[in-house]
Parts: sequence; C-alpha cells; structure tokens
Amino acid sequence: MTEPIMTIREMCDEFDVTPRTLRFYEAKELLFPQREGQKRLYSKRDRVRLKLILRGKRFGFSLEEIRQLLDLYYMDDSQETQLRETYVLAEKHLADMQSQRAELDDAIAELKAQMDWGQARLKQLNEKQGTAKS
Amino acid sequence: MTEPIMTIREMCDEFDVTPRTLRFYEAKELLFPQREGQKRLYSKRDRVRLKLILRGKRFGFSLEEIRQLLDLYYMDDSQETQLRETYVLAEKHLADMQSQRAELDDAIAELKAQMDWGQARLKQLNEKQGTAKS
DNA sequence: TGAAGGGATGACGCGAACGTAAACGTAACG
DNA sequence: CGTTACGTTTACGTTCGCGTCATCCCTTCA
Repeated sequence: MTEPIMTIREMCDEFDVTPRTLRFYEAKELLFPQREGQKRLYSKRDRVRLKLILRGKRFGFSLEEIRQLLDLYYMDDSQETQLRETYVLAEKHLADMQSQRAELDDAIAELKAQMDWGQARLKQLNEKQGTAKS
Repeated sequence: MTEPIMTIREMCDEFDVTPRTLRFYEAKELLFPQREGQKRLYSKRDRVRLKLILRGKRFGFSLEEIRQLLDLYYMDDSQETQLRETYVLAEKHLADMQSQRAELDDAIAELKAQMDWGQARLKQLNEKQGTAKS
C-alpha cells in the first residue's frame, strides 16, 4: 500500500498535476496539507480530496462549487443544521449529475447515429472507387 | 412550429444566451447566420449547431474542439479524406463521452452512499432530540 | 565548504469565454 | 422630426485556472 504521508512531488506523480496546481488548490482552500517546517505533507485525507477535486473538474464543476461539495465527503459529527445544509447541497449535486448523465446518453446515441451515417457514406465512396479501378 | 428564421434576440430567449455570446461564436466560426443588411438572421441550421455547441460545453469540451466536431453533424458529400478525418475525430469524441459516462456512474454511486450515511446520522440526531424532549 | 537538489513564496503572464461600455446605424412610432 | 427600440462594431475589462519566472531557504553529500 502507498505511504500514508506524501511529499508534493509524490502527489504530483500520482495524480499527474503540477506543484503549482496543488499550491493553487491550497490557496483556494480545497486542500490543507500539514507542514513539516516549510514543507507540505499530504495525508490520505488530502489524496481523497484531490481525487474528488479532479473528478469534479472532469464533470464541469468550478473549483468554488467543488470546494463547497468537498465537505460532503467528510461529513463528521457536525451540527445538525450544518449537516442538513450539506445534505440539501448534495441532493442538488446528485440531481445535476443525473441529468448530466441523461444528456450524455442522448448525446452518445446521436453521435453514434451520425457515425453510422458517415460510415455508410465512406463505404459508398469506396465502392465507387473500387468499380472505377476494376 | 417555431419560425424558420429568427433574430438574435429570439435566439437569445430560446437558448438562454446573450447576444454577445452569439456574436462571439460567430467570430470563432461556430455559427454562420445570414445577413439582412446589417442584421443577423438565424436559420434552423444555426439552431441545430447552437444546440450542439451548448451540449458540447456542458460536457466540458472547448469551443475549438466543438468547432471541429460540428462538421460531423453536417457532413455533406465532402472529400473522402475530410470525411475520414472527421470520422476518426468522432471516434475519439465518442470514447471520451463513454468514459465520462462510466466515471459519472461511479461518482453518482459514491455520492448516494455518502448521502445514505448522512441521512442515517440525521435520523440518529432526531431520535436523540425526540427522546430528550419526551 | 560549497554546490546541487527539492521545496516555498511572491508576482506577473496568459488563453478561454465571454461582459461591458461607447459610438453608430436605422426603422418605426407618435 | 425627434426619440425609442433594437441591432452593429470596436475595444477594453474580467474571471478562472493555472504557467512561468525570480528569489530565497534548507538539506544533503562529495
């Protein structure tokens, strides 16, 4: 299993990001690595958060949206109101992802149809050339 | 059915974008409205393209990527090489969307699990308060 | 001891995707 | 004939998400 604590460079290698990016996320309060003197040290918690950050980006969420959602995945025994608000936010997030999934399915189906059409056209072109040459 | 030809404002209302955005897309060669004197007039073709543009954005593609893909949906009887290149591009696009779909499924499942956990915590809190008050 | 390597901290830069303001055209309405 | 509404062009401004120096600070190792 991987080390419980990693340097910034190890993080960069594992997640394929630059040091600049990690420091940037920290400045934006999405990550909170511990310090050993000056140096940043990333724990498993940081790795989980970074994974979620990159996933969020992939789905088109802004860093600010992601920041708010991150608490979702580290819900501790906080106040009920806090927990409740987080839950509501999660519901919206879920709804958004589900609708995005539906749209994605549509888009995939449409694209496939277009590609079938294109393939048919290519086949037609090949046949024409084939007969012309023979 | 909606008018075959629309002004810039009608387009904005229908697709919830600003005039600036439509002109910007035109400058980037994603849209090609006809002109009546100075005024832009948008045909059904433009509406189809705009819909695809917005969809592409939703899935995290850049305007430049989208521009290249748009030809897919209006493949005419162009050169074979052109058609073939477009087809290859489409395959990549499709692969990307499919992997995005898979990731999205994972993310949805994880989020649901987290929400179940949160809901259990909330229930627990309510019960405590309930017994305390009774 | 000094030179190299890894990390930290500003600070400025940059491309994408528009926002916004200024200045102009023109068509219709009272 | 003025003004109101809608559209156009030009151009500079803005936010996001980092990239890219320049400079500094330890640590280590020959």
